[in-house]
Amino acid sequence: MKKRLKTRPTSSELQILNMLWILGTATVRSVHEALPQESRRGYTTTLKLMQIMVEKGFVVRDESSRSHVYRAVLTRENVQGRLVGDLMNRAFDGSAAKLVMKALSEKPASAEEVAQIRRVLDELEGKRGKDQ
Amino acid sequence: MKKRLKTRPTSSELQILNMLWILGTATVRSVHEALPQESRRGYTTTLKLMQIMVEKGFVVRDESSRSHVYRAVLTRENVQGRLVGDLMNRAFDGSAAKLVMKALSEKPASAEEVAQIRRVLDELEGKRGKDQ
DNA sequence: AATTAACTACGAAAAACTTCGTATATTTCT
DNA sequence: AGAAATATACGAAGTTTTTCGTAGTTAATT
Repeated sequence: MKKRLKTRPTSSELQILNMLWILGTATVRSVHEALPQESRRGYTTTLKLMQIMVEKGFVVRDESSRSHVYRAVLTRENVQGRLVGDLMNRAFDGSAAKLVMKALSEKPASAEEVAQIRRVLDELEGKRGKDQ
Repeated sequence: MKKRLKTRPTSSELQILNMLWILGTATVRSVHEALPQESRRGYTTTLKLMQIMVEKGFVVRDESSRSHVYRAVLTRENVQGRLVGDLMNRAFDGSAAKLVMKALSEKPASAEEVAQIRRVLDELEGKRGKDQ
């Protein structure tokens, strides 16, 4: 048996993880049906993907009932962090600020969101004032 | 001949584009040698990748001298936008704010950068006030 | 002039990812 | 019970990406 070990999910895998994070625990069937129509493939494709994700350690499954029940191992926040960190390094010289500004220009945030971001920035400065 | 047409560069392609954006125009040799040691493969690997990128339309080349001279077609800003937009959709429900906050938590920005981000937010709100 | 170095072209292997069909087993329905 | 529906396992084809070797050509060096 080949050992698949990756740190980051592929696009297809991420789609499935997105469903699992919403559903909590889920069977292949329920994940499959939760997928958006346009990107949904055959049932066995979803199955296979989820089996591979078990091998990769992205999900675990409970095999005690006939329909196995899957669950994501990593939190969404964790994976989001890896992905955004990866993009930061690959395309933005490792600069969060550059990435952030580009993101905002791609799709402007709403008024509330802007306020929320400002709070995050405030905190960042607060911390800096204290221990740096 | 198969027509390769993509909108987003792969990881390896992005590495090369990163060099081209720095160098402006460059030969395969100069790109190859500019690549960081640890990710550098054989010379013909770099060559092949750059040839494929011509097919995909990511770069153009001047063949008038023996050593062809390559140049990126898209600006770095353009590609950055696509990539960050893509990640936003695939992993952050299309929300710039969520992505932004996760980016900042992954790698905090410096004081200067925070100020810069604030200015961007100010502008965002300015625009909103006016035409919306 | 002959050898060596440096280029491009290109086939193709290797690896990773995506997709599906078929075999087989279990459960459910009539 | 027999048929139909629903599961998993898994091989394998189809794609895309990555990597490199070899052939052939041109330039540079001895």
